[in-house]
Amino acid sequence: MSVVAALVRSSFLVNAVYAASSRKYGLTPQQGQLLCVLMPQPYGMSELGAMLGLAKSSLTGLVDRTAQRGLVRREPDPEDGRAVRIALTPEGAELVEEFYDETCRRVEDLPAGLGDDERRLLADLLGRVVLDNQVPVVFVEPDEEAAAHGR
Amino acid sequence: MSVVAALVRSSFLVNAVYAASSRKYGLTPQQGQLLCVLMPQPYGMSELGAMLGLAKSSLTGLVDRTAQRGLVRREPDPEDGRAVRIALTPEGAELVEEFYDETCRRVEDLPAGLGDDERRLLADLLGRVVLDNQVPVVFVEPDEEAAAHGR
DNA sequence: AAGGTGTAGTTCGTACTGCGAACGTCGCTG
DNA sequence: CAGCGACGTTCGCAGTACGAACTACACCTT
Repeated sequence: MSVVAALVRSSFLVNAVYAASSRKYGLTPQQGQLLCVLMPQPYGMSELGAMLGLAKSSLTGLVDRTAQRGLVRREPDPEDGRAVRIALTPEGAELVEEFYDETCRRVEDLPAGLGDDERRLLADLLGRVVLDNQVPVVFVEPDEEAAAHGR
Repeated sequence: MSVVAALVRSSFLVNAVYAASSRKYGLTPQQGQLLCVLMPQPYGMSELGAMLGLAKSSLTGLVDRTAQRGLVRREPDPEDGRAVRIALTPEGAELVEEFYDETCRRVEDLPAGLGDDERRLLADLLGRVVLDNQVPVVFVEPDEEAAAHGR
């Protein structure tokens, strides 16, 4: 299989898994992604837009709906009167932890046909592609999730 | 980087590239995907639903909009009076060829930081994940596109 | 201090996505 | 030929995403 087809089709696969996992927790994939991004720390709307690749106006709606479900909160930025910081509420933090874990389990299972060495190799190669292309941290490392939860 | 984070983040990256490529040709990502699936041959609505992972009702709308743009056509199935075959129109075939090529070029560039051997390795590992998980052919191999075009 | 410029977010209107439920139509089987 | 099941469509609804226009505040220049 060509690199291109492999990348596109695996992306399709991961998306489907992500969507299924979201659905299990009553989230849309976008809301799930928003929550995941916010796991390490709060962000401003502009930062979120840049990370998620969304227009400002798209983000307003997404945050509105997620806030309406009580998962996220708009906090005034202490240093900038115009700005806002989007943070997880306690309920949001709790939910995203379950969602995140579930998603990890499901994605972890995708390369079940690969041996341990091969998985490490895949992680390394794909990780370099991610880093080379400066992909935003839309999904944190498992250990960081534990750290975020710990504090 | 963990396998999970690498898979999720690379998926995010590929999606963004796919969306940008679609946009360049005035397509939504979903319409682009529909056209790509139809490149090798026409399919019925049910088959498309299974391949794209969409509910029947979602597909009706997608096909409606894509047909309205003159890119696909509903043909009656000669063997089944209820069924319909969705096929590319000549304009659709022309457009998808450009879109497909553009997308290939862009995705091809993503692993630019990898050597030839590493790219082959990545393609092999990721290809196995795709095959093991029976991911539908939402994106054909480059040579198949040439073949489809040739006939 | 005053005014201009730019940034942060929101609002609004529009097109598209995706789902489930309910429905008509046709094929197949008993 | 009656009825069951598969093929698609319609409808209503919630969500996604964008650009343009707008408000409010920050910062810089004068």
